[in-house]
Amino acid sequence: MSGYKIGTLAERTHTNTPTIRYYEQIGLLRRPDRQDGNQRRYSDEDVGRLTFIRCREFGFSIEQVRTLASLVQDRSRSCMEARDIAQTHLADVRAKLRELKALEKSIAAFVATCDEKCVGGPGPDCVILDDLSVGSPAGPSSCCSTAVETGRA
Amino acid sequence: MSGYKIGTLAERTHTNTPTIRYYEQIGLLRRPDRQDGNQRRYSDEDVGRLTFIRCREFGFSIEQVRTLASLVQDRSRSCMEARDIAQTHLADVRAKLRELKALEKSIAAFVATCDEKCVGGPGPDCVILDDLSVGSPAGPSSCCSTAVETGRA
DNA sequence: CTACAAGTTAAAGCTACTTGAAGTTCAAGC
DNA sequence: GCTTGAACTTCAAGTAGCTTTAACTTGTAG
Repeated sequence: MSGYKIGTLAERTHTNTPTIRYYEQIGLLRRPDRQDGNQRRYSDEDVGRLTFIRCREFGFSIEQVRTLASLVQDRSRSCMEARDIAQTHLADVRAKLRELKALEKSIAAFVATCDEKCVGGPGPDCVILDDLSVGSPAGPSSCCSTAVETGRA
Repeated sequence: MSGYKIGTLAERTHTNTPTIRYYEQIGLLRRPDRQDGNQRRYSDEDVGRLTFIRCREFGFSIEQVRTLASLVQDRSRSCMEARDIAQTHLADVRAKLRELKALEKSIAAFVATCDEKCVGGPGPDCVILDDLSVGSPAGPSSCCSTAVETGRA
């Protein structure tokens, strides 16, 4: 009678039902009570917990989330530990952000070059494809070659 | 005698050797000639091709790279097709960039809140952990709850 | 000639889920 | 009470894009 079915929990937390069962399986969610017909029944606590777990969507790994969640449960450990995890993750996010910005720049440049040089010209004389091409290890100059230098290192 | 060994190719393209063999297996790289002792021998062309394939590092999927690579090989198709793939990918990258920025903001906020409110205070009274906590579906206000609203939708 | 580094294959492992098959239960309408 | 169809159940396999392992062979320096 009381409590949510798995579908309702899924809806409220924007999670797929198989994912919920998967989280239970790997021990990220507790095993919920079962109804007469063996169906899972969830409480508001579960909604809270699962909402928290959805931190994953923001790039925390399952293991990080597991740690964060255990910190929440085990108050004897410092909340500064949670801070540190977040701090580390913040650094990762910022690094990724930088890479992605470089990537954006080089793809945009590639598209721009295409627009300039290939205007309606499908043919075999396309400069861009030459630049991209396989057989020019001497000194290719656009797209990926550029991107490699811009984005990495 | 002539040509590079797999290790050399790996070095020149910043790829792991198993990855090269994997690419060969899935048909992204051609099967190279073999030396007497059955070892793979690569040419400069392979260096070029693999360098190109490393576009993957910039978020293109294997399938996208496969298409791009086939465009390079089959000149009868338009280079505008390559442009379009890049264009689509650019949109994806920009979307990801926005999400990531929102995420950065909320994690930074979380860390800042920790620094303010938990200064050296490990104990069970930590406010942050309450906010993060499982049992507060009423209206949690920091970290992931914030992140969920900021980053999504 | 003896090490040992680097190559070979095939198969399994990884993360974080998603998908499929095959069957059961619930809720509504008649 | 019965039927229908959505939603639930379990277990197993599939997905991407590699990485890792095992067990073996080949190449090269001293």
